[in-house]
Amino acid sequence: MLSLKKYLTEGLIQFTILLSLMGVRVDLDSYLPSHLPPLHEIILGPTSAYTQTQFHSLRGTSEGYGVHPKSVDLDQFFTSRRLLSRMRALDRLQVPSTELDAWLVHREAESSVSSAQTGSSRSTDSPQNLPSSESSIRDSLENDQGRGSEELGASAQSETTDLSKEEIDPIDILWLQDIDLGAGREDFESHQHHKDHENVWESLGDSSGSEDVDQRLQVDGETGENVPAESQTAMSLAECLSLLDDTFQFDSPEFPAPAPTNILDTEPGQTGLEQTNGLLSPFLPDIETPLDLEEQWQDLMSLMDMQPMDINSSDEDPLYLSMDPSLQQNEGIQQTAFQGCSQNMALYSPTMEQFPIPESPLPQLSSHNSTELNSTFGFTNFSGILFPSQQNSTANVTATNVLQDPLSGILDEALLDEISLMELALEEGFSQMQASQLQEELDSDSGLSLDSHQSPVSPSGSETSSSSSCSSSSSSSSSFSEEGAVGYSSDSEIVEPEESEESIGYQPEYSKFCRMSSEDPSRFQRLLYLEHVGHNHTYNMVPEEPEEQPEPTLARGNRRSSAFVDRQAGRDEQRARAMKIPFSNDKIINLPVEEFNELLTKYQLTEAQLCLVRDIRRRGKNKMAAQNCRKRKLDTILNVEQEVKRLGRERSSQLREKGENLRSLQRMKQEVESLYQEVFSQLRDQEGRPYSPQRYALHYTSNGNIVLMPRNAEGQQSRRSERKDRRK
DNA sequence: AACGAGTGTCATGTC
DNA sequence: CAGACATGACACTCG
Repeated sequence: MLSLKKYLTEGLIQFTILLSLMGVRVDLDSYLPSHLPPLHEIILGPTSAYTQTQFHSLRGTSEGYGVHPKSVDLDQFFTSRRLLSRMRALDRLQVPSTELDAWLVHREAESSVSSAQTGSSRSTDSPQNLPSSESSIRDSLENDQGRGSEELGASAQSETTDLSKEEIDPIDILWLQDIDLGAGREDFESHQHHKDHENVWESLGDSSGSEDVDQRLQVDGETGENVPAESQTAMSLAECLSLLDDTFQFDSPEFPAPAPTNILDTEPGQTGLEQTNGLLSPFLPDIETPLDLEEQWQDLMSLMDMQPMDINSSDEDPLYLSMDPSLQQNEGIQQTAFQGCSQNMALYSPTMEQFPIPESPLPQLSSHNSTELNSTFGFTNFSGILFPSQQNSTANVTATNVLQDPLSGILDEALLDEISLMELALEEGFSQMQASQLQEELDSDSGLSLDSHQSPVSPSGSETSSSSSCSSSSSSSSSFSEEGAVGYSSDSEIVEPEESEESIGYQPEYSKFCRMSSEDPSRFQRLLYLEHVGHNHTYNMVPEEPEEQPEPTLARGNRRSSAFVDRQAGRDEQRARAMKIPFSNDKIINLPVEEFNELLTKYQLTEAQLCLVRDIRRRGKNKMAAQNCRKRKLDTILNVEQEVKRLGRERSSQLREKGENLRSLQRMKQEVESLYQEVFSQLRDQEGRPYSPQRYALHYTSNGNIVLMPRNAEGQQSRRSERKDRRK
């Protein structure tokens, strides 16, 4: 229980540190998965830094650092740790540079078609199961691969293709590597499923007639793509719909979305796009804050069962060219997105060839090769977003102006810039933080990666192999070069058979710091001096040898920290020698308690000797414990550092995706607005006159129908209002 | 001389 | 309860 509590405590502390280091509040709750990416542990390996027990319970595990719970066999462990640290050093060097590349590449994908695609594809995934960037990138990859051949002939599509590829920035590729790939297939299958579904639509689209349209629209209703959107606005319109039943002239009662089709069917000659701009949109510019956009986007994503919008549909759609030339200035992603609407328009109106659009090559309406196109941009999908805002936004707008871009409010460049700036600011802020972290890492790497350091206390094989200064426990039981106070040991070294007289069948795998040896007699004097000068925390310290002043001529520069280590480590050796302890400190420290006691019983030791031996053992074990503790601290710091960077990358990725989604949403709104205007412009009353956009507005009902309602009746939802509607 | 890093040691707590 | 272990705190050396 304590271990668990300690683990949780450390986790909370680390999380707190992370949040504090992040500086900015991040809604990680909604983003972070509950588990860490496996790559984290794959790279870092299981660390002892998080737990205490884990460090000693690894023997026999698959990770297999093999630390004996009693005789701490740390050499292999730390050798492995050293290698892992080097790997981490490589990672530290690589990842930040990759991220820099990612910023440079990605920022320009403002108008990428795949942004909208990404936005739509996100909805097909189960967001909680699949990391956002992963899904988007996967979709991009799939789409990119899938349409490779098709785009060869379309020069204009190269832009979209490139843009799509731009989205596959290195950081997301790293994400892909960092994330379990298990979810990809589901995503792909879902994608394929939608493609199949789109094919059905396409086949339906080849036929003409209102019944076909009905079928298609029924299919649309069955997909459930419009369910939530309808529920917001059209539910209130259901009552109006019932009133309109007698006045509506729909051919079929179950006609889900008849208005556009009928418009096109009945009076093609009287319709014209010239009226499009003059329409009064029911969803005229509603000033929306980014938060609203975000909320609406989330609503959209949750409501719609959108499939990834394939960029194949971005072929130069003549219909698109004819729909609203003003939109042609949109590039890349906007084109594609609008074409999506255009396709839906074609689905609505298979008889659109009657539509007097000179630039519209009619055959392509039904035979368009945009098989990948889906119903993403169907009216149903946008009604929930757009129609609600139309209720109160059209009062005093004339029919001849301001309607060119009714959604200009939300599409305001300032808004987009604000979003982009905010995003960039956040990202750059983090990049700076990362840069500083990188610098700190580079600066402190030598200090952190002790394992890779050939420091005097390094347990590395190169050091331990220098047996000239450090003998094994078995080879020199009588030598003071043997220092068993340090717990680092190496399994790589051959465990020689224990033949010393003190060894009672115990073959510890311990080794020691090589420079712990202090065979130089001159050191003893300094040791004694140090022992005398320094504060003495030892218990029952045996009276030391007569102190001698250290040689004042000893050059301080020649001293090394290793010498201090040697002296520190050799003090007990010195004392043991002084007290004539008949066995090595190595054994004193590392033998299990049973064997240690047995060892003591084999020799008739004085009380002072026994005290010294016990103090040596206590200090030696505590020394190892302190070293392990410090190792754990370093590992914890490194892990926290890695986690901070990982979270920063995740945060940046999600911010980027958020911005893309917002832009995609705005584009879709704009496109739906255009479609609305066009449809409304085709409406004619019984006398063949167009409806006044100031007096009427199209509304979407819960059952998929589109009804024309007087604006004065919208708010009241009155059943008494008279309505006129014509199918076209 | 001050400072930080590294280390050893002690005291204390936990298991 | 003894032993092992972990860890904060302190002191020391060294660069």
